[in-house]
Formats: sequence, C-alpha cells, structure tokens
Amino acid sequence: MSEATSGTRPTLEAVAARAGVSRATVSRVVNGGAGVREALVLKVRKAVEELGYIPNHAARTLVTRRNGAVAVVIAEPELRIFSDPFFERQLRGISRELASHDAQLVLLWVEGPEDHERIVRYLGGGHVDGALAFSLHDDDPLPGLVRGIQVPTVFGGRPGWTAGADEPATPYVDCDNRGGARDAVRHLRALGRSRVAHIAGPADQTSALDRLAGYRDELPYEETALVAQGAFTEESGARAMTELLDRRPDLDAVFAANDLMASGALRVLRERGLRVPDDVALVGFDDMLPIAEATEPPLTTVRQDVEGMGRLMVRLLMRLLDGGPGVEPVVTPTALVRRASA
Amino acid sequence: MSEATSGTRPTLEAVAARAGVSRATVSRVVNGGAGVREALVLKVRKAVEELGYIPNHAARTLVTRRNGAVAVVIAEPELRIFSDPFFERQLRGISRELASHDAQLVLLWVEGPEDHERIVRYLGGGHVDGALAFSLHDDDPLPGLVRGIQVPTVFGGRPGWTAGADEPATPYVDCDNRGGARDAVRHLRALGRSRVAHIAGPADQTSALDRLAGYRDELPYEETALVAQGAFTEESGARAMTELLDRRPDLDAVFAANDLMASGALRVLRERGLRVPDDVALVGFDDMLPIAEATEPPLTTVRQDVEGMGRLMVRLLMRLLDGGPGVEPVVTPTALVRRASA
DNA sequence: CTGAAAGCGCTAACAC
DNA sequence: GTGTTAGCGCTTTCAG
Repeated sequence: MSEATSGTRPTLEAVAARAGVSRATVSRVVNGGAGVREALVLKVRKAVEELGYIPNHAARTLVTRRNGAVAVVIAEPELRIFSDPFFERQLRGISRELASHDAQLVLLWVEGPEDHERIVRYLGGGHVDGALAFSLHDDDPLPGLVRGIQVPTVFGGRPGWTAGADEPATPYVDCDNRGGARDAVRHLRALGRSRVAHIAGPADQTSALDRLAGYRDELPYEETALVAQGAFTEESGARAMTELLDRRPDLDAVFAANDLMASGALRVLRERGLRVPDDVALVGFDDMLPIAEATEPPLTTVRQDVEGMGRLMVRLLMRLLDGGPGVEPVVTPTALVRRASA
Repeated sequence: MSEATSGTRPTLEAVAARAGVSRATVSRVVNGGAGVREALVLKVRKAVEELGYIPNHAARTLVTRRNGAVAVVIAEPELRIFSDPFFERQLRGISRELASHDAQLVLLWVEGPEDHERIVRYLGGGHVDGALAFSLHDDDPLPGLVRGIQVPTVFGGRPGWTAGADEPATPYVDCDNRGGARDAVRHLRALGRSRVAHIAGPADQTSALDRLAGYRDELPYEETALVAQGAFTEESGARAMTELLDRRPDLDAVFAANDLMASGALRVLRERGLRVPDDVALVGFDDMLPIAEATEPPLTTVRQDVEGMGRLMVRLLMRLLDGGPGVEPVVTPTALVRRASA
C-alpha cells in the first residue's frame, strides 16, 4: 500500500520535502486543496500516497481548536436501555449523522459518582467539540456537571430543569410527548370509550409527565382519577393494570405511557379474561417494534422517530458548534399507529 | 467552583503565573508532583483550583504521543448484537476496565465499506492509543484494515486467519469454546444419552467451529452425522431442530452452539410433544441470562465470563501499549451450569 | 529541586 | 499561488 517506513509516521514536513513544496502547500492540499495549482496538487497527493501520510490529529487540534469528535454521555440507568431497541436506535441515528459530518463518537459511560471527575476532566480537556446527553431523571447530577463545564451540549429528551432567565435556552430534541398522548386518548374516545385509564411512567421523567399531561388534556377532570403509576417496565405495567382493574372493574380503555407497560397490561387483561380490544381498548407509546408488533393482539401505539431524533441532536449540536446562536429545542411530531389493540 | 473566566480556558502558563512558579513546575505537579517541594505543590494546586485549570489534551498528546483513548471497532453485524446482552456485557467490561486505567472509549461503528476510509484515517491519525476489535466473520474486511495500520489491537474472539510466520501472534481473548463444548457433550453422555445431536453456528465464525470441534472430540466418528447448521438465532435453532428430528426421530440429546438456538430448539421439541429433559436432554452455550433462565425448563448451558473477557481485552491492550512484547492470546475457562434441561 | 528553552506537527496570517 | 513565520499548550531534557 505504501512504503510504510515502519519507524515513525511521516509528517507534513516529509511530504513537503518529497513533493518539493512548502509545508503550507501540503497543508492546503490535505485540507481540500483550494487555491493550489493543479500540478502541485497532484504532486502532493502522490507524495502523500507514497508515504502513507495521515495528518496528526493532536497537532491539528492544537491549532484549530476543533477535533472532530463528539461525546455521547450515557448514565448507568440508560445503559439498561442498551439492550433496549430504543436507545440503540437513537445511538444509531447519532452515529450515522456524526459519520456524515466526519465526526467521531466518543462514548462516555457513567456508572456512578466516582466517574464524574473523569468525565468532567474529559469534557473540559477539549477532547471533544461538544456533547450529547440524555436527561432521563430529574435528580441525575450529570446534566448539571455538563452545564458546569462550558462545553456545547444538546440533550435528548426535555430536561427537567428550566434554564435561568439569563441563560440561553437548553437545546434539546424530544418528541411531542404531550401531543402524542392527546392523540392516543382522542383515538380511544373516538372509539366510544368513556372510561379511559392511564398507566403513567416515573414522575421524575419529563417524557412521562408530558404524556400524563396530554392524557389529562383530553379528559374532564373527574375522569382523571384513573391513573396508576408505572415505571416503564413490563412488570410495572402489569402491576398498574391490576391496580386499575381493582379500582375500576368497568374501565373500557387504557393508555399506557410506553409499549413495555402496555404489554404488561395486556398480559394482565388476558389473565383476567378480558378481550382486547373488545372489552378494553389499549394504546401504547413508542412503537418499539419488537414489542408492539409481537404482542397478541399487536399494539396500537404512538410512534416517535427515534433514529431521526438522534440525527437531529447531532445537527443541532453542529449548528451550535458553528457558532450559530439561538439554537432552539426541537420537538418532533408523533404519529398514531393503528394496529389491533385499539 | 472557580473563577471560570468565561473567555478562553486557562493554560499552564496562567497557572504558573498565578502560583509564581515556572511552567515546568506546574506541569510536574499536574502530573503527579513527584520531586517538587511540598510548599510549591500546594501553591500550584491552589492556583489550579482557583483557575479551574484543565490540561489541554491535544497539546499533551502532541508531545507524549499518548492520548488515553482506545477505540472499540464494531461492525454492523455485531451491532445487531447490541440488543443482545452478550455484546452489552462485553462492552461494559471494556468500559469499566478502561475507566480504571483512566482511558476513554471511542466507539467506531462501521456500517459498511463506505466507512472504512474514515476508520483508517481515524485509527491512523493517532486519535487513539490502540484498538479493540471483534472478529466475528471470516470475510470481515475490518481486521485486515486494522492490521494494515500499525495500531496496537486486541481482538475479541479467536480470529479466523493465521498470522504469517514472521508476524507476531495476533493477541485475542476468547473463551475455551472447544473445551466448553466437550464438557457439554460429556455431560449429556454421562446422563446416559447415546444419540447426541449438535446444532452448529455459522461456519464462518471460529466460535461456532470450535464448539463443533469440541462436540466431535467427544463422539465416535459415526455419530457425528447428527449435525445441523444454524445461524445463532432463535429461528435458525428451531429450523435445525426440526431437521434433526426428521432425520433422527430417536435422538435423545441436543447440544446447541448457543442459548438462542437452544431456546428455538426447545420450542420445536415442545411442539412435537417431546419432554425435556426426559425424552430429549438439551444443553446450550453462553449462559445468556435473560434467555437461559427464562426458558421452560431453564437451560443447562456452558457459561463464559463475558464481562471478564472484555476486561481482559483491555488489560492485554494495555500491556501491548506498555511495549511489552510477547502478548499471547488468552483463552478463558468455561463452566457448565446445570439447570433443568439436561 | 526548579527554571529556561527547545520542540511535538500542524495551521494561518502575512509576505512575496 | 506559494512560501515564511509564528505560534497552539504542553512536556522534557538540560543547566543551574
């Protein structure tokens, strides 16, 4: 492939010498070659090829203050989600978009407080141009840390805090949780259901709160009592469903804040001999495919474009990095996907 | 926290000025402070604190030629496995061990040939000190690429190629697939089973081949015909089981090359009305928990310490980076886990 | 034990 | 167009 002079790697200098030009010219060619005579470009390219030259990253970063890498900060809780199609898809969107911007993805995996110092040092040390973080729990110390350092960051999911009046708005990407929830409930009511229950997600996550709010938007206040607390897991969905049934045996519809809980609810419904959707109509949220399509009956649910949201996070960050001020949060639309459960 | 002089970040120079010492001294303190008078150390530490100084990574790398980051190269096929607890656990082991070495994990996610150039440029550009790669398929071009660049690399899983006579041995970490398979078959025979079938994994993966070899080790040649080809998926396990049953309705034991295929096989066995383990004893491989314990009956299987293997990969790489030559492959032991299926 | 000085490899003004 | 010249922020001999 090249005279991989196995010792030290060739530098710009070496290429310049070989091509018989100055370092500056080589640098120009390597960086696009704009404004360099064609003949020289060719000569330099040839030298680069022959020497197997690859620009030294650190040196370049030192002067440009850019390093073409973006950190994705994930905290332990999200990691559980690794096996979760949800996170994988978001990460995939991020990775793809990053690649198209020729940027690298650095995974910062935070397992506990003992990792914080390392993370801060890393983010602050200029290893990356920016960061992508997820704001799952209100009490997660991470967002605060990231804000402490002055590193451009875009969040996945609406953060639970509100920026101070003087601070710029926190850029984030989230789907329209509230609107999606409204659609779900409206759909259920359009089906003629009048006792619509809700299985809510954890109260410290904005996505859960927003979905709950959407549910309430669509119902007269007194019906709102039909809410049971879940934790976004299959198991918790089953428990919540049991509780709901005990409280209101005559309920005829359920909107679960995610598909996992919906599938748990479905299990209980079946065990109790209730038919879905005939006796109880059921709508989930996420359209997490392996789950939503595999249940019996398949779930009617609210789809969010997870991969697209990942890509969007990157685009937002890039805009932020290009000094573009006024980067506003982005809320992506959801879509009701009708299957058999409602 | 500090006088985060919001403009540019403080440099070594600034700290030196504030502490009234030279840059060299600050550098020494920042890097451990060996051989610096206690009083000065304190002064410098104070200045660092007050200024919120964080060393510039690029500058440091430029001179030390080390950057405290390690790339994990994963190709698309492995990514499927992301939703697979297996890969997550390995990655977790890697991440943990890396953290304990104060190194960062850079995720290189290769989706196709179009990414190769970028990867090579990245690995060659000195962004990372070394790389961790997985050698799943024989025809995967990635290992070759990685070898092309001169970047220290440790593989997960025994690579399918053999190093040239002059080349140093390829360092890798793998579990004792062959030995584990032997244990599985021996266990089945100890149970008195005499017609032991095998559901093999893809022929282009060394783990599958090694397990197949282990199976053959334990059986007289003529019984060896009881092998059906699978693809490490639940579905393929079911298909293979069907085929096996058609060929030898009287088989009394099955060793599947992984738990996923074992669960597929189990499904078919049950559908055919065969009792496990009474009629057919079944052993899997991996001890992938969510699967192995959830089946009915739970799977007897061969456990490998996936997280430990991840950690080991990092340790091996670190030794490689420390210039230690003669880094040999590591094969970790497996253990038969008895549950109810055999 | 501490400081001065010389780069690491590259880019970006600024001349020519 | 192309070359010259300063650094980017840090570590590391080498003197003192």
